[in-house]
Amino acid sequence: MSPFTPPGETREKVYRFVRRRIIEDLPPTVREVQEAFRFKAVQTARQHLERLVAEGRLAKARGQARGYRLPREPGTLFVPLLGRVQAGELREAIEACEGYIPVQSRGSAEMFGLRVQGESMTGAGILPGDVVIVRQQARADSGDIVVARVGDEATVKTLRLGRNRIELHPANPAFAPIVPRAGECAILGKVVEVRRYLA
Amino acid sequence: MSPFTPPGETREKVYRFVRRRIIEDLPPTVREVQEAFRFKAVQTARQHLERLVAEGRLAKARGQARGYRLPREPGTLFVPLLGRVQAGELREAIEACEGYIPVQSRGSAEMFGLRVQGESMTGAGILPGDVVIVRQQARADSGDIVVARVGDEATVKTLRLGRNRIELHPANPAFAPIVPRAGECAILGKVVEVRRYLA
DNA sequence: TTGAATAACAGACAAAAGTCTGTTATACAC
DNA sequence: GTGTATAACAGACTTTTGTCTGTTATTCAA
Repeated sequence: MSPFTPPGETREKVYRFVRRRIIEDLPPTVREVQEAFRFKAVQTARQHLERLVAEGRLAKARGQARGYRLPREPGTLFVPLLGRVQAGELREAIEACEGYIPVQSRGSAEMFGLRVQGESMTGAGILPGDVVIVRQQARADSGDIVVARVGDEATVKTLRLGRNRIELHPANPAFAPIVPRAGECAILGKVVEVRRYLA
Repeated sequence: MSPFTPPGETREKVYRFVRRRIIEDLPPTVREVQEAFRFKAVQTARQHLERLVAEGRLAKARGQARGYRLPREPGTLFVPLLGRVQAGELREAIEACEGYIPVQSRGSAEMFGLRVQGESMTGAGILPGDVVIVRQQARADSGDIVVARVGDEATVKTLRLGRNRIELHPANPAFAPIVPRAGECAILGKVVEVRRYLA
C-alpha cells in the first residue's frame, strides 16, 4: 500500500471499528482488524491496537483471543423482567423469569424490572404498562419512588417517612395513600428508571 | 471423576454459565468452560456445548475463538444519546456524541436517543429530562409520537396527518399545535421508547 | 543532512483455542 | 445378558490468533 496516511487518521478509524465491534458483538481478533482495513500485514493492525492501548483508549487481556476491551466498561448488565411479584417470592420470581432487559449501571447492585399495573402513579409520569427498573434495597428515603410489598402484592408508590410509620403515596388524586402497619409492608427496592415501550 | 451425574443436569449448568458469560462479558472458550466445571478433559466441555448447539439453545461460529452465541441474539444494540439536534446535523450529531445507551431491538434500524426539553408532552407521560429512543424514519402514522425538525430545532410531538398538511400536537393544553408549512418540517423518526432516569 | 517518529509491510514463531479419535463407566430398555 | 444412550476422560492434532524481529518509506524538526 502506498505507505502513508496522515498521523492518527487510520488509528481513529481503527478505534471506531473496534469500539463498535466490542459494543455490538464481539471484540475483533487482530486479523479481523487487519482484514477490515485491508492491511497487508498483521502487525499493522497490531501496532494500531497496541498504541490505542498505550493511549488508554482500549484495554486488553494479554495473550487472550479477542482480548481487546473498552477501558471503562459501559457497565451494561441485564436485569430480569418480572410481570408480577407476589409475597416473598422475589428470589424465585427472578430465577423463573424469561426476559432480560439491558440496563446501564455503575455499581453492581441487584436489580430487576417490573411491569406497572394500574394508574396510581400517572401523576409522576408512570403509566400502566410501563416498566420500572428497581434497585433492590430494603430502605429508602422520603420522596423516593419505591416498589413495596403490601400484603400479597407488589406496588409502586412514593415513599413518605412519618414519625413512626411509613406512608405509600400514589401520584393520582383518585387513589388514597396507603399506611401499612408495621410488618405488613416491605420495601423491595427503589425505582431508578422508568421505561415505556411504544413501538 | 466419579463418572455420573443425572442426565442433563450438568448441561443445564453449563448452559447457564455460558449464557451468563455471553450476556455479561464475552463468550467463554471451550477450555474456560472446562476449567469452570473442573472437567478433566476438554472434550467433556465441548460435548456439552455441542449438544446445546444441537438442541438449539446455543449457536456457534465454527472454528472461531469464542464462537458460541445465544441463538436469537437478545438484539441489544447501543444507540448514541444526543443532547440536542439542530438543523440537518443529525448525522454529525450522532458521530460526535459521546454517550451510548443499550436498547433492545429486533430489527437493525438506525436509532438514537434524545433528551427531552420542555413540558409540551407531559400529558403523554413524557417529562422534561426524559430520554426518548427514536427509530429513524422519514414517515410516520397519524397518532405516532415523533421527533420532528421544525426550522432549526428538533421537537417531540404527536403526529396528526390532515388532508394536505401535517400537524404536530403537544400533549399539554398549555401548548398550541404546530402546523408547519411544507418543507419547513422534517420527521426525523418515531419514538419507540421513553426512559426516565431517577437515581 | 541527520535523526526521530509514524505508517506500513514481510515473514515467522508460539500460544491459545477448536477439533478429533478412542476409551471407560453408569444407567436404562429390551 | 445385550444393546443403546449418556457422562466423563485421555491424548493428540490443527487452526486460529497473539506475538515477535526486522525492513521500507514518508514526514518533520533540529
